[in-house]
Amino acid sequence: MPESAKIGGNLLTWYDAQARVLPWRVPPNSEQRAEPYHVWLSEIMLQQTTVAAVKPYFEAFTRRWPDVAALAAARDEDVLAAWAGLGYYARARNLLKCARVVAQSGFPTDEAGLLALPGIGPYTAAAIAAIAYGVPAVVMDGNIERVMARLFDEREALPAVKPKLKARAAGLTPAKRAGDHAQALMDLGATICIPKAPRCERCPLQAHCVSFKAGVAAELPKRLPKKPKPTRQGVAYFARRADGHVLLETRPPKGLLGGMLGLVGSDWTEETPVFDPPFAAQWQRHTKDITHVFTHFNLNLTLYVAEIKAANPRAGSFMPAPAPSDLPSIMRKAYEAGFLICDIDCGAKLGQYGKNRGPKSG
DNA sequence: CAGTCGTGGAG
DNA sequence: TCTCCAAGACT
Repeated sequence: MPESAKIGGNLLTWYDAQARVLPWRVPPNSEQRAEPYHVWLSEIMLQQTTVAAVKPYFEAFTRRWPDVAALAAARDEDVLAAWAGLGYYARARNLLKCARVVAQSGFPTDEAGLLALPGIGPYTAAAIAAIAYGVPAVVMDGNIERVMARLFDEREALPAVKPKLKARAAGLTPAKRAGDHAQALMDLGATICIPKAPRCERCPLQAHCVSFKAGVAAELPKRLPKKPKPTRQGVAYFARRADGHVLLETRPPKGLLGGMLGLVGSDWTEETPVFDPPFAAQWQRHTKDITHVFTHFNLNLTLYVAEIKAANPRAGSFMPAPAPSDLPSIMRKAYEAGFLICDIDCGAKLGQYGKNRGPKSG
């Protein structure tokens, strides 16, 4: 028996006993196949996002939109509000685009067809093909890259070494149970072959692991040094009208937080922004600036607050107050701070918020 | 290829 | 407090 078959066998045996129970997953080696809609939705949500963060969103989405036709028929703003807090909002925009294609023709069952859909790249296409349709696709994500780098002691740095790692993974991919195989590798990477301090004592592949033998597993995979993260500054304006309406805008459909609700404010730059409110009023400066960490910059946001009877803003519009959970996290921070400054306990009494956007808990 | 694009949990 | 980084896609 070739080495690759032994590795695959050990892996599936381990998975049959140790597979994580997840809402979008069927038990290993089971007769039933996972719903393509559930596989697709979970895979999109899981892009660069932890399982723990995804779970409640997956439950909420599938409860509210039980199938792809229901999602395709949803209003854009409802889906974006439901996605708020999960990050990488282009995923939600592409999710809708994709749903509206798939609702007509159904999900493609092959990798190439899936790859052609919005928001589905090489990883997700392979994962859906393998998990939902049993296609022996070579699934490559961050977990599997790490497992391959360690198993075969590949010491060149990412991302240059990726093709080599994919070739290694291809050599392990079985013709049968391809979905279980891919999920087994990801579970192994998430629970045993973790980035720091890998639990090699409990690894079903230890006997085959070249980097373990060499004592360097924890140092792999190598990565290129990362660039320093700049700090940007910005100004945001929270305005509450006497009737309870608040000033918000829908951000431009592309770019940072594209399509999401947010406070009106300046651009975020490394230069100090000027105070330039959307209308003249008694603006009160928030004493404590709001900080937030994005992937490629830190943000320091200065919040100004005004309570007014009426105003004609140059940007955004007054609307019934949405639930804070309808806003992306940085905007939710500023929004909740605005209410607090207005001396309103917005955390405990969701009743203050309008019902127009179907407030979630939080 | 390298930059853009969020967020929060873990150590 | 700080660093790392998670089931990546798109330009």
